[in-house]
Amino acid sequence: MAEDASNHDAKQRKTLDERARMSELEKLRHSTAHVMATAIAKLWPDAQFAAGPPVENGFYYDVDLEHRITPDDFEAIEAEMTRVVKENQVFERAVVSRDEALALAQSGRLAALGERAAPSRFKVDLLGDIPVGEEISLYKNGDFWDLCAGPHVPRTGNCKAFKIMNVASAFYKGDAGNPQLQRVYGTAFKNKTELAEHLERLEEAKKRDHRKLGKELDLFHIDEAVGQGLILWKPNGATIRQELQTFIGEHLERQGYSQVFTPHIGKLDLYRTSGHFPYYADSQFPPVLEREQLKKLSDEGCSCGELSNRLKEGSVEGFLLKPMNCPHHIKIFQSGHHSYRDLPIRLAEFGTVYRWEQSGELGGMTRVRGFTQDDAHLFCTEDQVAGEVMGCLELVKIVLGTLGMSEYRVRIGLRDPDSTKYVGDPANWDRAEAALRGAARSLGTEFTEEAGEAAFYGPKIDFVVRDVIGREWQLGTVQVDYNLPERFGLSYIGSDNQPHRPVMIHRAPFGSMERFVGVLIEHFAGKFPVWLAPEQVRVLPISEKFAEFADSIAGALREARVRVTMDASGDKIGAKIRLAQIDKVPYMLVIGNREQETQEVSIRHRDRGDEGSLGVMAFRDRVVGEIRSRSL
RNA sequence: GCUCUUGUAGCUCAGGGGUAGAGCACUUCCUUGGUAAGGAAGAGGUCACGGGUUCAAAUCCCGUCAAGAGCUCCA
Repeated sequence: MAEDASNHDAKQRKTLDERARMSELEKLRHSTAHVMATAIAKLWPDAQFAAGPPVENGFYYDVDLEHRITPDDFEAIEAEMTRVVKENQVFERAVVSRDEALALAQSGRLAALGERAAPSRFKVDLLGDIPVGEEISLYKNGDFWDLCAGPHVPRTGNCKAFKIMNVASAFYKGDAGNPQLQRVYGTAFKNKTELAEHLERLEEAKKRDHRKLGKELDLFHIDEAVGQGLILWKPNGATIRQELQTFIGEHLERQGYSQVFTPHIGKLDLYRTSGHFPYYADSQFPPVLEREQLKKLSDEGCSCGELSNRLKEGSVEGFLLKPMNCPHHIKIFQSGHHSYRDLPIRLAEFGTVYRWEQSGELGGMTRVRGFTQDDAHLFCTEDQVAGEVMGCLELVKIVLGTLGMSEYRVRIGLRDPDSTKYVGDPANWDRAEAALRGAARSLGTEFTEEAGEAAFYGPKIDFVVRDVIGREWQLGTVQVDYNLPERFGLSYIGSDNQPHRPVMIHRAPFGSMERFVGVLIEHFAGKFPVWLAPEQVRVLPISEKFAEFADSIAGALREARVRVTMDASGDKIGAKIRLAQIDKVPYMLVIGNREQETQEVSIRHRDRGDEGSLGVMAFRDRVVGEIRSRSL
């Protein structure tokens, strides 16, 4: 698991050639990072700067500083930056020898406004990372000199639209063994208008954050008393999840899957066989011991460390909350003999798994400790692998297509050749990787190949989407596995009457229901299509006089299995509409005297507004049609 | 797990060493109104939890738990 540091650096470090290709906006942001460093150095001369690159939506500069920078300081920093910008200092490039650079760094002159008692220690270190023979350059704006390969905009006056966004912590060079620095994030644009637009977009993004909408729309709840990262699905959220499960269930039937149910725990030995325990013990909930065992151990005065050792070596038995569903499904497969004529066998289950994610990683529904995979395991012959993988990819495409999710990327996760965390024969890995590559090609979508992204038992194809904050999440996944069949000694009888090893495919089109729904909430900004909306129609009588007619309409819709409610409050129609809009109900039916006389309903759609009127049954048929077709 | 920030009513938040405030939501009453807020009254909180300082703590300090941002991690 240990990461090769040099390899990591090689990935991080840009060549001078790559740097030269920096876009105008990146240059501007990089230069603004220098302006910010200038301001921070002015305010706190003891500041020690590390790296300050442009990033996707702005830039940051890492700084080590006695003073803790808080949002209260932003105003002062920005004021100082504005001063530097007004002075319109030239970004002056100076090529120096390694010795000159080192001398300046030693005298504290780099990333500083003047010489200092302490050396510019990160710059000294960074100098050591510059390959021999590569040109070493400084950039100077006013008195602020920094070790920097550039490039930069001509003058500080070009940095006229910027804002400091937030401050967080980061390990020096991204290594948890290194000291933590304060990372000050900012953003910069060509002009104030573009900056304002960007800030506006951020505000919009905040509004569709699934954590906020989850509360507003009563979709889910996380309770301290239950535990971190454990999702309580409220009725509205449960409806959405149920619809999704029914939806995929229909396709599973079509594709010849069998539905199974398995318990949430299994014996430790099961996971010793699969390789989950003790190898991944740190990312699992601790084992559950049998009562008798526990008593015996406590009588013996067994220490924690010793218990841990005995669990590892297997002299103490216990149960594990399942971190994956595969071992249970494998045991179902193994409970009978199988002929090649039976294959492929496809076992599907909405299986809930538990993983001990680090507390700092948890958030909303996208990273949790208990989640339900729309899991399935396909047991097939070597010849069937390609076709089955295609079928799985097809399913993922149907899911994403039905929901109108086109903003995703496809990634083939390959093993990292330098890592030892993978199980199995390299030859099997090669075959599996080739199979996936072939399937991805015929998918007709662009894909990337990434080393080190494989599962421990095999390579995979992932569908990755972004949330509103720009973070990437793996949703759908298809994995080819030659290794677990080996570990469990699976077999089927071939046409030659000899036992053969089946190949396993793990796949989950949604990934996990929690993460998927979290992303889906943001995708739709809470405005779910009718088939998914927890409340599909709300009947709004204009006054109590029409309650009876309104009730009969609701009844007719309910009869057709439309999720309908009636707002029987004493509010005026304007208020009722407002509430229904806030609840993002797709259809509102306004019912008053006119409707009662004509036996029609006045339709108002959440987004399209007033849509005129229609007979009750005609409206019913229209809504039912939309639901059936799962239209967007 | 680490660093910083935060935790006050169901929700959004104000306040702040002298034992609690607003708006929305909720309950009741008045109003019976045609496409995004009619009016009135009422109810609702050990100010996350546990310690400490103080005559006095929701407020200051320490710890715990939880949330947010980032880093590290992610079968």
